[in-house]
Parts: sequence; structure tokens; C-alpha cells
Amino acid sequence: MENFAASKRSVTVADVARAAKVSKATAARVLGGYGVVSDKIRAQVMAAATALEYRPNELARSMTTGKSGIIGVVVGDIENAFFSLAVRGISDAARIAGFNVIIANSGEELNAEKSAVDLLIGKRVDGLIVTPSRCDRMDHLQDVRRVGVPLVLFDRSIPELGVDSVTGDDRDAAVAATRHLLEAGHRRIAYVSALEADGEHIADSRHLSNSAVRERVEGFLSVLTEAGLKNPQHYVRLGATDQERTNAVLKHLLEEGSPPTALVASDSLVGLRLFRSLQSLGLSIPQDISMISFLDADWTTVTTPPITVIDQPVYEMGKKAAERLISRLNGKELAAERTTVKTSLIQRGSVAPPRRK
Amino acid sequence: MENFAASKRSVTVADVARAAKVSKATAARVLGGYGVVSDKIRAQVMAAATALEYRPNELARSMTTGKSGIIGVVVGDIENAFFSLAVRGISDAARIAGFNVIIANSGEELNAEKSAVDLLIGKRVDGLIVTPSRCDRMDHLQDVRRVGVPLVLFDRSIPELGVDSVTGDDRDAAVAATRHLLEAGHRRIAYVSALEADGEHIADSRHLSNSAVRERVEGFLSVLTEAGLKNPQHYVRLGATDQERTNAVLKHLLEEGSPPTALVASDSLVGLRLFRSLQSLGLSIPQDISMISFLDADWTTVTTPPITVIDQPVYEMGKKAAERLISRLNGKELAAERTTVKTSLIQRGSVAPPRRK
DNA sequence: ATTTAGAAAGAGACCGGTCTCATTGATATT
DNA sequence: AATATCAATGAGACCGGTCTCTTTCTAAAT
Repeated sequence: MENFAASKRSVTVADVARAAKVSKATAARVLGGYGVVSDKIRAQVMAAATALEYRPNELARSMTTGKSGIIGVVVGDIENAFFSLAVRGISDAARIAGFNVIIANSGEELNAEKSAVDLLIGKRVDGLIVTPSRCDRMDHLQDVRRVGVPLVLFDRSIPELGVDSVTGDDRDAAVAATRHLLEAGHRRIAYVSALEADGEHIADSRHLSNSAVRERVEGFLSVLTEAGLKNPQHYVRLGATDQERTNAVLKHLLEEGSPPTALVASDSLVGLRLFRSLQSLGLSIPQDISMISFLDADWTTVTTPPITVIDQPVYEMGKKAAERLISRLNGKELAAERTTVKTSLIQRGSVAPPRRK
Repeated sequence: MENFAASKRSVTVADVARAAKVSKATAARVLGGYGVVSDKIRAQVMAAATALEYRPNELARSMTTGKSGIIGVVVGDIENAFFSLAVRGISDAARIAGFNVIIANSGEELNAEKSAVDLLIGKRVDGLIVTPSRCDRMDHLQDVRRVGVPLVLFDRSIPELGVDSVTGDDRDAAVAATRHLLEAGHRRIAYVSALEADGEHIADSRHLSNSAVRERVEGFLSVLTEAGLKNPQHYVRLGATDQERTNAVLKHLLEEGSPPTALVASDSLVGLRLFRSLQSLGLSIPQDISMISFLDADWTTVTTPPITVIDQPVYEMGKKAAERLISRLNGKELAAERTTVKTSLIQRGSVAPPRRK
């Protein structure tokens, strides 16, 4: 009784060699595409290979060559449009260069990130692209360097690590957005992020564990401080991780003595949640409150009004990160570099002068 | 001169064995967690391993065991929320079961899909989850079975292949949506899909190469036929692959003698594009035209009006597909099964009775 | 005291490729 | 004709694990 489904021992070079009546070494040369072989023998081996339906075992190949042809990617959450677009950029660039991509989710959780990195190194990925969930904990990333696996940070950078990073120009982007609101006449502007924290407030922006958020907050604060506004960090709020908590954050903001007249959402998910919160409170944009969101996400174009956003070229960022990694993998000796890509403000309909009291 | 970045030869069991003054076999037993070892020796080996920062080479491990611990996933497009959510479901289920996921994009293109499948098999994935781009071309999928790699189809099924599949109840979903529109009083209802085709029209729904779309179209047509409407397939349109072509599809529909009063979008991307098209034409929903979209995507809740959708539990679908595959990987002998998950219609504001002429 | 069972450790083959080195044979050189 | 040169093939080690088989040693059984 024969079982077709049962995994039969797969066809190896040795099998092909036997069928083609040549040595294993010769068959390997043909099948592996290296060394010198006569045309006649080559044809012979190829014929045997197709007849037997030979498929190279990449695992074995990787083991001897030491290269797996795989790039490991650790992102916060593939479900998030930001990351899925980035992954697309990475995958495309990788495929063109002949690499494959293996993806792991960290859920923005340090321990998950650590084990993902460990695992990918165990799989002997040739290189790693990581979105560090915390920029202040980097032992595991130092390990990556130690074992000699090239590493590129994505979306966030850790200068102390001395590795490549590809990020947006987060500070400038925040500056542009904040200026835009300031110019529209707003004086009480809130910045809302999903970053996990003890409370909703921040004590010191320098302690923000996510460098992208930190840069943005610093840009935000610098503009407001420059404009002579007092205590601008009062309006920086964290912890908008889901709809419920976002509702709470917004509620707190609006119930205070001097509520903000404009909001900046730290990413498109926060933006979406804020939009929903505002909607459910019956507040209209931009009459009652203005808002700007990071990332030109799908939803921002079809709302009424459409949302003014900071357009991050995420696909290109992913592509750049992959290209940087790949040029390292191809042996280029490069100094660690911080690549920042330019973002732009797309003005739509969600910003207007604040309502006069 | 020492180069810290250069990849140094990695630490192997043999190195650990030497350091712990035991045989390679014994060290391997400890590090691999198999066989019997005395506590004393175990401690000795563990100490040496941590001292040397030993990291197992999963590649080598996979080669001997024949299992890689990797599940290969081939999707149409990770950038599409449908797939990124599914991938999340797959990844989560996989991680819980101790598997990893390697993702490849087919771009809904048969050749890309073929090479992705080849490649993943070359990497010796333990199992495969594939969204077949065409349900009428399945040689490469038969190869998968032949080499003995368990396969689960996702979102689309190919009964002739005799493998597991996890899909939505596409026919029923389309039936429910169409009935809903019919009950609202619509008689001219269009179904718009992004499926690539020669023209925008279909000759025979049985020839649709994507089984999910085929099922939906068949459900759609059956309801309309049952309702006594003539030539309902006239209103089935394909090729809405990007904004421009979607605009064209809509233009053609609306310029005809008896334009549709309601639209069904085959997926959330088509829905989004249709929404934009309608917006740019100055048509208001649902006064001028009603619409229903597949997939409860982010954007559908924040439009004015919010969009009535067919909610597909995509995360669960991904999870189910992974779980099915994993139970096979764990040696369960199962008959091929078509799993369909129930969808539901979420009524929001995009459906109203048609305007009276 | 001698046999015996079983636990613990060692030796070495093996997985399926790559790659170095040795061997063969044909052509070019003197 | 004898030697040098080089292309084409073969033989076998190697990568880093797993795993089988063998050996050693201790403790229970007779």
C-alpha cells in the first residue's frame, strides 16, 4: 500500500549523479551552477535532474555556504498599515536582490522582540532589519552585532549602537505639522501617541523609549516653546493604544480647563481612533477641533473632511532599509549611517482656525 | 587588528563539548534537550555554553531532523489589509505552536506564485499556506503534494486538488448582500471586482479564475435570477485594479442606458476606489447610489456615511488555516476538508432605497 | 562473589549540499 | 616524440547538528 501524501525521501544530487552516471561532484557542479562542466555532461545531468524532479535542498546549501539568502525582519505589528507597507518595500527590494524575507512580529514588546531576534539568528539569516520596540534596551541588538549579523534599524534609531538606521525625518515632520497648526491660529495643540507609559503624561521627552516618537515630540515641543507657549508638554499624551484608552485620553484632554483646539496623531492608528472618538463626541472637524495625523493612510482620504497628514514614504523607507542591508551583505564595508527620508505635509480639510471663544 | 563586525566562526556543540570536557555527543544531548545526561554533566555543559554564548544552528538542526519549523505563506499582497490581517492570524497561531512563518508575495501573479512555492519548498518549509492566484492552474500545487509538503489553501479553494482550504462563505455572503439591496428596492445592482480579465465583462461566471470571486458572483447572480431579473451578469464588472481603471469601470456602468442604483465591491480595496470614484463624480451615498463592500476595513467606519460591509473574520480565517496545517504537521492524518467561516452583514449607512426616477 | 541490567557517556555515521585537491586525458610546446 | 599546460571529472572532507550503536561503570539480583 502506497501513500502518496507521505513525505518520501527527497531527490539528492547523489541520486541525480547516479542516474546521469557521473560523480556526485560533477552533478553538484551542474546543479549548483559552479565550476566547469562540459556541455554534454551538463545536458546529461540536467536531463536526469528533470526526470527525477530534483529540487535543491536550500538548507543543506545554506549550511555549507554559510549564507541562507534570508533577511529577517522584526516589526511591531504587520497588521499596522505602516509596517505592512514597509514590509512590502523590504520584500520587493529583497526579491530583486535574490533574498527572501522572514517576518516576525514583536507586538512592540521587548521580550517578544528579543526572542524573535534570537530565533532569526538561529535560523542563520544573513541580515536583520529590526524596528526596536525600545530604544533604551539594546543588549540583544548588541548581540546581533557581536555574532556578526548585519543589522539595520527601521523607523527608529539608536545612535549608541552604531548601526545603520532608516527613519523618517520625524523631528522636521512634527515641526512642520505644529507650525502649520500654529499658523492656522492654534495655541493649545495636543500630541497623542500610542506609546505605552505609566501615565498619560510625560515628564521628560528625553525619556521616551521610542526614538521616532521622541523626535516628534521634541520637534513639537521646540516649535511651541519657540512660539512662547508655556508648558507645552502638558499637551503631550501617551497610551492611546486602543479605542477605549484613546477615548479616555481625549476625554481627559477636553475636560481640562483649557482644552486643545488641535490634535496631532502620532500614527495613523491613533489618528483613526481619535477621529472616531471625536465623531462619537459629536465634535466636527475642523470647526470644533483641528487634527493632523502621521501617515497618509487609506482612511484619511475618504473621511469628511479628509485628513491633513504627514506623508511618510514608508514603502521607500522599507526599500532603502533593505537596500542598505543588502549592500552590506554583498560585502561593502560601510560606516554606520543614519538615513532619514523626507516627509511632506499633505494639506487636506482637517485644519482650520480655532473657533473664537 | 581585530574586526568585531566581521562574522566570526560561530560556536558549535563541538566547541562547547571541548570547553566542558565531554564528548560532542554528550554536549549535543544537553544542548539539544534529548537523551539522558547526569545533572552534573548537564550543569557543566550549560555553563560552558553560556560562557561561549552558544547559539544552536537551526539550519544544521533542520537538516538532520528534516523539519525546519517554518511555515511558508504565499499571499496575494501583504500590503492589502485582508492579507496582512490573515498573516497576523497565521503568525499568531504558528508562534503558539512553535512554528515560524516565512512570507512571500505573489502579487496575484501565477508565475510569481510558482517561484515562491518552489523557493519555499527549497527552504524545506514544513508546510505551506497558499492563496492561489488562479484556481484553474494548479500544477505547481500538485507538485507540493507530490513532494509531501502539507498544503492549506487560503481564501480560495480548489476542490480538484483534494487539499484543505479555509475560505469565507463567499456565496452566502454575496447572497446576503444582494438580498439586502434587493429588499431595499434596488433592481439594477452591479458587482465590481479587481480580478484581471480580458474585458470588463464576464461571459460565464464559471470561468472566473478566482474561486472566491466566482462564488460571490454566483451567489450574486443566483439571487438576481431568482428575483426574476434578466441578464444580471451584465452588471458584473472586472478589472478595477487601480483607481484609474476603477473610475473607468464606474464611468462605463453609469453611462449606460440603465445604470445601476447599487454597487457591491468585491473587496475593501475595490470598495475604497469605488467610494473615491463616486466622490469625485459628486454622487452621494446612499442618496444617489447605494454600496456594500466586502471586508470590514478601517476606512469603512469613518466615511460619511459609514459603509455597510460584509464582515469577514479574516484573523480567524488565518488562524484556522494555520491550525489546520499544524495539526497535519503534528502527524494527524486528516481527510482534506473545506472549511468555510461565516461572514455577517454589518449594516451601516451606505444602503438606502433607490431614488425614484 | 559473580552475573546482569541499566544508566551515562563516547565514537562515529549521517543529512545534502559545497569545495578543495587529485587524477585523467587531450592539446600545445619544444 | 617527450613534456608542459589546462580543461574536465572524480574522490572525499566538511558544515553543525542528530542519532544509533558501542562501551563503561554502578547497583541490584542470584
